[in-house]
Amino acid sequence: MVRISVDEEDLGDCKPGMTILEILRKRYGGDLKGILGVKISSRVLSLRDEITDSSEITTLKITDPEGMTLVCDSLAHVLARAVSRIIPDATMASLSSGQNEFSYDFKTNPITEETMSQLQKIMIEILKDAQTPQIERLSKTDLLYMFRENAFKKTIIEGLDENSEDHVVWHLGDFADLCHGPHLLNLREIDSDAFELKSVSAVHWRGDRRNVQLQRISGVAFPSRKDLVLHQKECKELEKRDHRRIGKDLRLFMLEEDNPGMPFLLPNGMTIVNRLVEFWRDTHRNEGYQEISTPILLTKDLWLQSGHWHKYAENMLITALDEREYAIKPMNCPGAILVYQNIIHSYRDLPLRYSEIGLVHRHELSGVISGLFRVRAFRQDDAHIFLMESQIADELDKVIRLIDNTYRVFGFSYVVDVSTRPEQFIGNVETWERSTSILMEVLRKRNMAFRIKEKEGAFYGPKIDFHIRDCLGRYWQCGTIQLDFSMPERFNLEYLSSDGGSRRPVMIHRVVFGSIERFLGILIEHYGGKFPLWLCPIQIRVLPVTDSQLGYARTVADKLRNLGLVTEIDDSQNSISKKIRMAHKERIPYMVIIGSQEENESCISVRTLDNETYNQLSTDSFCESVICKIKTKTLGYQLVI
RNA sequence: GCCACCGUAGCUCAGCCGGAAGAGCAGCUGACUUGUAAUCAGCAGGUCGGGAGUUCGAAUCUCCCCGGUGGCUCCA
Repeated sequence: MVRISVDEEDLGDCKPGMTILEILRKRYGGDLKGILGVKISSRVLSLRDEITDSSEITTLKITDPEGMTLVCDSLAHVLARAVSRIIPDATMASLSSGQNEFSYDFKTNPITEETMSQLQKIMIEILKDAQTPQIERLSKTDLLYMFRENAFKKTIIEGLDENSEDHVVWHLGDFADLCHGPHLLNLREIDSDAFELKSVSAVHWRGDRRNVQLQRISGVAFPSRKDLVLHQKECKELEKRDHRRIGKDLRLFMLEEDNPGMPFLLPNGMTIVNRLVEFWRDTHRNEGYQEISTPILLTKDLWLQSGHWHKYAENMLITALDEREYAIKPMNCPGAILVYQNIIHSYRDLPLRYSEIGLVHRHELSGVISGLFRVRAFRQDDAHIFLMESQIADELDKVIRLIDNTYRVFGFSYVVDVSTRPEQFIGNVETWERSTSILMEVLRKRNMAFRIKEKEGAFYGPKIDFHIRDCLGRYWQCGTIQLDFSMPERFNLEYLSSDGGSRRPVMIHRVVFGSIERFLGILIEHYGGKFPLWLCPIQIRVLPVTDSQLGYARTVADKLRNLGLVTEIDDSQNSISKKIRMAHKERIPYMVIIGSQEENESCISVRTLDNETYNQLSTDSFCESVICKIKTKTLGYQLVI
């Protein structure tokens, strides 16, 4: 006998081998509507599964995340069923499902969007028809026989253990599919108005480019129509915040058809970049960095020595100069190394921190470039630190603190990954293990949680990656800290130790923003164009109500400018309402309204971008509050008067 | 690089089963002098992404190229 509880109610002893369905009936009677599956510990099971051990069972409803995974799994099968109806020669390959998404890959001719909407209609019909899928448990041999004509399914089945119960056959009428479960008992549990087919794309079998090309249809699903509508609204919100949209509207940068992947920064965008870089210079100077600048074009010999010519050739842009081959730098490290080699270093110089805002170019595939997020030319806020092995832990701690302090200023939280030794690596295993454990030890000492990404380190060393979380909950990789024992080796870097002997330094490569262009893109979306005051290209606009206040308005504007505040004056013939509307659209944080009343009383009225108004304010107290905000890099526009 | 979709005025878009290129906003000119998210009128603005083809005639149909969007893969 096994002891079973369901939803925290003890059912006492049950016979092993009972199905979950039977057990649930003991608890809830015949009406199990709304129960999609169950969870035992963290394992999700179907109602048809059998119980062999004592268990605490939790039922899963459509509102539970795990409940939705069951729905998505079924929707993938239903999609396959729909495809089999209108594209009979499509071969089902593999499916995947998550909490709110599902997809199925097929070997077939390209699928158009028209077909997609047709498929969606058929799926709805199938769901409304609400047949109960039948599950058939077969041996591996029988599965292989059943799917003998489907090479993809055969490959999947061949990969199964001999006695695996992981895969079953999912029947819906005369349609049969391989299912790894757990699955829904009844399609009636799915709201046919709460899913949507989203996109079709070309993928390769098992993600390997050498394999055949498949068509992937993917969709999203939610517990109810209401949730789907909410999701659609969120997508619209994302669209509104799209940095490409806002970048165009606010004239921050431009993208030009004949130079794809090469963003042009416009005056407004450059203002923001300059403020970011000024901030970056301040913090780095305080941390003992020395800024350098290395050429964009460097000789082939250097790239041969660094290993880039072999390891990174595909992404490098090659050119020639005076019959010698050169490459446009895709990374800044070799340049920094040449600077290190320029003079002999003593152990007293270390850690030696060279920082560089380096413009790099990479030949990214045309299909991946996108806005500022993925480009072919970008600035990195790079630094290369040369140090002794004994200094690694302290230096890492410093770099982490610098990164943490920087992200804090923008209101970003972040998560951290440690990537370990990859299959292809250089150096010796012992050094790798030691340095990897140093990375983890430093994080632990700081009480920082981290995920471990096995075998994802750079070929020359392990690394810590920082993924910042924006206000919409999306993560972006920005900062990275990489330990490198390889480049110093390749370039025979040395320093003189206290005993007069030559030693090899270690290198740390690190960025905080990552790519300045990408970081700008993230900031645009994070703030929706409403940047913190210290970053705003235009901080204040003075709006006279009529022309007769122009004189006083100019006096006020001059005063603000003299205090270093970026101030414009709207001397157009527009109505005050229109002027306000324009300023809002241009995301100007402060609108200083000047009418006859303000002029007579020698004061100003202020309206913020967040629609707060401050009337009859003295110019001085406004300035004081704004300047303080800029100095402290405060977020938000609320004035403290 | 691969698949689908898209490309018309500076911006947002209409026109597209072939038959004289349109609107709103922005711009310019003028009038209005306005109190917290669009004052009114006029003017100007386009090799319809590029090239080839079909046709008496192509923004519209076909093919090739370029670029963009969403995915795949890759990454800062």
